[in-house]
Amino acid sequence: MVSLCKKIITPIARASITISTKPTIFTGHEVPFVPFSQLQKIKQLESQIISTLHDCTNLSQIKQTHAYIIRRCLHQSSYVIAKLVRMLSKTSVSMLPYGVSIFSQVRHPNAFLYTALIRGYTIDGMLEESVFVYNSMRRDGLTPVSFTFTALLSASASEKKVDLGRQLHCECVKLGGFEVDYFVDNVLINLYLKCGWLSSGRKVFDESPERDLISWTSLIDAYAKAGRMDSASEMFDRAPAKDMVLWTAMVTGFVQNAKPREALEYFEKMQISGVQTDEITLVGVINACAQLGAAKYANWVRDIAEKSSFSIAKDSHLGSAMIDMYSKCGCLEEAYEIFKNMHKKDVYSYSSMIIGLAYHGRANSAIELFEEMTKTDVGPNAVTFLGVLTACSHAGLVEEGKKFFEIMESTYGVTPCADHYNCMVDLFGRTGRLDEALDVITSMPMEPTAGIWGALLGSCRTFANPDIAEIAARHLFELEPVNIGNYILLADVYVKAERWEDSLKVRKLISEKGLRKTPAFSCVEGEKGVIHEFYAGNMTHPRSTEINEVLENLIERLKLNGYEPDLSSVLYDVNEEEKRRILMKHSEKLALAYALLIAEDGSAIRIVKNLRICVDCHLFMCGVSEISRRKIIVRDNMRFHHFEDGACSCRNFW
DNA sequence: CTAGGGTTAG
Repeated sequence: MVSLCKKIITPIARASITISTKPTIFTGHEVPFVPFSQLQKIKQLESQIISTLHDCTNLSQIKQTHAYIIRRCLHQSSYVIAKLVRMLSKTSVSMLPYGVSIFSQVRHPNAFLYTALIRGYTIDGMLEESVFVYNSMRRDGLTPVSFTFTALLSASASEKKVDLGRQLHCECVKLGGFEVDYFVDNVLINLYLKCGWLSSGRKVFDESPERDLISWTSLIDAYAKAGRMDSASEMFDRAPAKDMVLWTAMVTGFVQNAKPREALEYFEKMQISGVQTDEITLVGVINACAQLGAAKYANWVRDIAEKSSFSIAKDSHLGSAMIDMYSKCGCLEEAYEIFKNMHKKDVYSYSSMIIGLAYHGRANSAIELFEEMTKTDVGPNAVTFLGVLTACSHAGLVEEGKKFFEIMESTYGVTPCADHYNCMVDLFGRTGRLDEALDVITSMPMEPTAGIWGALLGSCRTFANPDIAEIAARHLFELEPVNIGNYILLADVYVKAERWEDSLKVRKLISEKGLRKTPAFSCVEGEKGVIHEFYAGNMTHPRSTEINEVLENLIERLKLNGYEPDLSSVLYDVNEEEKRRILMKHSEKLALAYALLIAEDGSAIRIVKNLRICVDCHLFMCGVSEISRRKIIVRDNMRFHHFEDGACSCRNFW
């Protein structure tokens, strides 16, 4: 290999462009002087080779054509070689060095050939190398073409190098030796949006004379990713045309902003307007269903996938999303079925499944699956270990958890991040080892997050430890001054420790700060895929009278079994009778009663709650699962609870 | 002939 290619392959320290002072305008391609008649023949041959190259689909075909090029003495033609290099960079990553070596044999590469190489590097995400080639090209006195800039700009966008991109764009405009087409504008819009410069991107978008559908989509997607769904919807309405990708961006946008109902609404509109859907659209829809936790919806999506003959078994995105959806809908068997049938299991499918098992309290299965995974060539990543550690903490497997935490870095090279420390705090905290949980926090190498202090505070409530709770609360009130949940937890700890006055003080603090409670609600699937939402204390459901009767009846029967309402779950300063009334109208109880009203024989009841299930409701569900001889599956914001024959799968580790 | 939408955790 010639020295130039070595130079190009070696990464340079910093990507920045150097501007050569006097660019020579260079057009045409390098061929030795030949009489006109022969030139005609060469041009013919060139076009013939290019069309052959165009039809190449694999490396051996390309190599054959390369041999032909050499036989016909056209290996110095930048025109032909540019196409060859381009084809190589398109073929696969490992072919780039081959392209580089061919490039370096051309004595006078022209702008097209340089650009082909630049594109080769940008496709492989080697931005610094491509900038290096760009600089070499300028040193050779060549003028870039429009496509040189679009390649470099789009690479800067995906690497989020906004400064480099702007520098390139400035040079592109300044140079102007060619027509700067609207396409450069579009790539610039994309650069700004990808780098989070929304207003700059919008400005170029507004001023650009030719905005096409792709730019509309980029803009709308950028708004969605920034959590600005109102702006996204507004632009969506204004978009002159709407294709599959644009619709999908909206569906996915709503999902990313935790608005699954709107996502499904848009999906429906999309279908009505006759736009096709593909796997990517469906992944969005699947995630919406996962958020809803509605089992009937899960089956509905699966039907769509199967009818559209999308391959759940082959597409990792689709399969993993579906595993996640089924486990979040409480259907672990279906999730496992999908997992089992996947042809090639990757880190996503394994992790989704491990996390699913963890949330359903199946710690041993999760660990087994992890061990099975380590025997394959699929390496675990940070998320996989989150799943494994979650499994341990939700099952009280302290020693196992400690072991996994140790080996994740030493054996698998995965450096623990704050979330992993969060799991460790949980692991110790849930089993009452609060001092050790606190030790984890004080010894961790990064700043503890609010979630970590929150986990500690939650454990302090379970084990009535006001001393450590106060430490956690102090940090939490600083980190999240308006999160009412933290104040409620602390007040709760004081109640458990029978320090009524302190509890009262915290509640005063809540009202002084004017914090309002997050309304608790629970959902249950009714007939025809209608999801019924129940808010705590709200009796506006059309069948409220019946719901009330069911609840009264259940309580009577449970009392015979020794159930006594756990009044400590009610923090308000009211009399016992009122506390009983409040408890009775907890959202998950209302949802349960409604579910019992409409449930078919023998079917399991699935409830999704936005907050953590309270102690009394947990007790209540246990009892109802026994007397009604029905499985009750509750998903709260922490995990799943499977109630069966009077016991819960969480074994009180929640 | 270049640019837009996707998977696991919290």
